[in-house]
Amino acid sequence: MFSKATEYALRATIYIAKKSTTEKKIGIEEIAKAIDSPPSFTAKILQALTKDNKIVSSSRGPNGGFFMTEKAKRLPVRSILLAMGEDEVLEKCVLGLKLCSEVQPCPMHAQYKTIKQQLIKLFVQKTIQQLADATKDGEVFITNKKLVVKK
Amino acid sequence: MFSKATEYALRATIYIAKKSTTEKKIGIEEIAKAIDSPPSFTAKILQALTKDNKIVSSSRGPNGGFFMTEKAKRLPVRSILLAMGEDEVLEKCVLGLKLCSEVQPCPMHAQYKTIKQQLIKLFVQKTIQQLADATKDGEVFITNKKLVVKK
DNA sequence: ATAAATAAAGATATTTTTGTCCTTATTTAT
DNA sequence: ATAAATAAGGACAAAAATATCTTTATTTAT
Repeated sequence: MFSKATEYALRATIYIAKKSTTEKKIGIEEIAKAIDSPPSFTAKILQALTKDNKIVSSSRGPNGGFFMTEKAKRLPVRSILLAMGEDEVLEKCVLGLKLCSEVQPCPMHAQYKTIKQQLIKLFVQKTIQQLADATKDGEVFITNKKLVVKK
Repeated sequence: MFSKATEYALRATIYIAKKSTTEKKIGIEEIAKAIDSPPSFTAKILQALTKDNKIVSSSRGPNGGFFMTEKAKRLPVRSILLAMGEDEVLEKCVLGLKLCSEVQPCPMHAQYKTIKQQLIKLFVQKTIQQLADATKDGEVFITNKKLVVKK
């Protein structure tokens, strides 16, 4: 559905929202390890999300790293897609037709529309914070490492 | 959602299903023009769909071209995704986690699952024929050309 | 038999995506 | 002031996706 870059952006943001406060910042190494992504590439992506401090904030130097303000954590997940320039995925015609619309629908338009609406609703209603909180319970995960089941 | 290649595959297949019979074959130029796709690239894609005559059939020489058997037209749209090696899109984790599952769900898993199920259902239940038939009514389209509204 | 029309196959080119690495700027602690 | 730790920025590299072009094989009509 999304590009690798956007997948990393989503996972990284959730991780930062979960682990950071304005006081406590998280380094790129830790982030990349936690979400199983290439560190340098992930750094590039976070740079983009840090533009204008829109979603992620950062500071350099010792004890520097990435963090999110409480306000940013309350942003809808969709804002990550927008920042990554991949919001279009949620809107576009499943057959790739530029002019597909109510006026000139493709043969999948009517049925696909209802699914798209749910997708958009999901990304608009869920906040980054909500996803981060879910991982705190230890019942949902953003790692690729296999869980060790407790006896 | 899908790659360009798969979008062209879907549109081309629908067009061939609509226009061809075992008797009447359609050339690549006509197909590419109708669905607004690059002819050579589209030819490559149809070559893949023609493998083992699974979805599309073809014959060379004068009056040759692409066509579909009635049986092939009754295939689910999903079979095109499978032939294009892009069926995974319908199954995979929205955050790109390899191990995301009921056992180890990502924070979007539960909500995204129901949407995925509808997507899969849509692609499994709709046949190529049904989409082609819809375009015959002239109420749905697979072209990128702007409709001219009749007075 | 020959020529023409067509898809198949293969080689190549271009663009985009993904990824790495090196240098620079900034901040902090000493 | 200096050294160390960090992100930012830019140049580069590799891989994948998209696209084109040329040659070959097949079929049909004459």
